[in-house]
Amino acid sequence: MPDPNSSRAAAPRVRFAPSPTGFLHVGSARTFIFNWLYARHNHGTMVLRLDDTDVERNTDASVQSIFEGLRWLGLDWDEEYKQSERLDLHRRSAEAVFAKGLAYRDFTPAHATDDDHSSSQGAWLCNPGMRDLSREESDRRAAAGEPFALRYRVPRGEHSVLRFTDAVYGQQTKPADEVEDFALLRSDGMPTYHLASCVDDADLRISHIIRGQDHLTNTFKHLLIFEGLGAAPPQFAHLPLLVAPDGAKLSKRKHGPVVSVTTYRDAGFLPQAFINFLCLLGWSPKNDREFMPLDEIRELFTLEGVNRANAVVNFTDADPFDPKAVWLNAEHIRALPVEELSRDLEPFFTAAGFTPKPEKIEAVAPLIRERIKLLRDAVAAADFFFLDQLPAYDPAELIPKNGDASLAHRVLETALEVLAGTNFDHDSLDQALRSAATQLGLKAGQAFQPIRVAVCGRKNAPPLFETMVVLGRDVCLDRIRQAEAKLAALGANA
RNA sequence: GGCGCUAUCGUCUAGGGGUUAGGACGUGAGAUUCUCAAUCUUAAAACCCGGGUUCGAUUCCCGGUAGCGCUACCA
Repeated sequence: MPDPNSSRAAAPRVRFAPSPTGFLHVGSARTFIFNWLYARHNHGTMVLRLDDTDVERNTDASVQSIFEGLRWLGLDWDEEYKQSERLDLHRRSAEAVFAKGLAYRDFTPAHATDDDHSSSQGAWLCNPGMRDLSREESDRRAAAGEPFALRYRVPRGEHSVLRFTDAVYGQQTKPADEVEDFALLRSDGMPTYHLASCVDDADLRISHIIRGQDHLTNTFKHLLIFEGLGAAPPQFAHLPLLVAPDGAKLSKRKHGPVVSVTTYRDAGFLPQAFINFLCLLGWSPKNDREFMPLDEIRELFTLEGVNRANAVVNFTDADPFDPKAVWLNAEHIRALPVEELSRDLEPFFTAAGFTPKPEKIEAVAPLIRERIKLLRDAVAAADFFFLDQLPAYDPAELIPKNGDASLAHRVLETALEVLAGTNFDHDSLDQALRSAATQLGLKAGQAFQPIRVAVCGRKNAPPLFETMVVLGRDVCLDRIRQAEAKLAALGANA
């Protein structure tokens, strides 16, 4: 018999138990993260258990997708189980409950009661006649091969009250009389979610069940199962749900890929940013900290910081990502050492058809890190560094404000001369180009625009000198000459 | 229908019997800068409604309303 005091002090064992019926979605990811944080904060054990008892809906692809998502998050776990490999235990446990008289066979054909027995008046509690079937008749019909579901015999008329203290929602009570005789075994002999989940939680000695609030009312059934199993119930902590802007629970069917973890990954979220964002949905460190590295989150994480109201993930049709998630991602990108950022950027460049050398990416990364919010933005922000030939651009952009084509031409001519004889380092370029601007009687901004557009192919780009250093003299001179040609063509057409 | 949970700026949240109700994202304005970003300053923006308790409620209690969840031989 475990001593409640010592078990409180013992290292917690938590589990994440997804059912593989689709891709890993953000709500599940957050549940995983909260479990992980609790385990790691308290030096406990993290268990991953695939709740795959619903053979109809489980797919291999889904299992792969879940692992893929979890691997990307980069959070580890200590033990791994598959519910489908534990069916014997589930059935034996069901039999034990039945042997104690805490369950009974229900021979009502499946789906015979699933009309709207609940919508009329009051809740459905059990199928007539079945609960009170004599043991002899029950045995006889079972022996005759008649299919049955095994139902829990919920205490009736004893005024017994089920109660537990949720770490988030506090004291919860419910009269047993209001709980229906839920199924433990389906008529095909497969365990239901409730049974399998509780049997495994008991067997794996899970100490804290941290899961979505949609299970809050199911917990009373689970309490009954634990009791039937002769096991002490674990601590419960229910998490507020993640909902869409319309208030509806995030769903794969209704909201599509925006709820899939891989969508964030593919767009170029950093896992630590994604985790940071998800943590702030339904939990607060209560010290006004928002941008936090994983270590700090783990340090600060407690169940007391979890709140009770559902949290909206603020996406729209136009923008699938919550602006705060995007901002956090930008913050994390800026916090990354250049080498790491470069490594993270590489696959995005590759996917776009560029094959820059690592050194080149490391040279470019510092120039774009403050200009991108998602890793994939880097492709558009830095393409001109990797392209042999600049994409077509409007030659009119070469002409600075308050200037004309001939002014632009003069600037480019001067730049050509100056650059031919200047060292390609930041300070030399700075000095040379600024004094050239002064000689032309132009402000820096005016003088640099034609050069920037010539060299980058657009008006908005990273700082000019750094950019030119990375590009190198040959490329710069070549692109400026091409710009002059465009300018000439523009003049000829006019 | 029954049962349950929840309710602070547009969103995420802090707070709590007496506060200028705090922070962040986003939005507006300005500063800075070679453009864009980044950065800095700044503005607008909230306690669901009604009763109670109280000298005083946004905070505590009750009711309403709304949203969500559960009410399956899904998980």
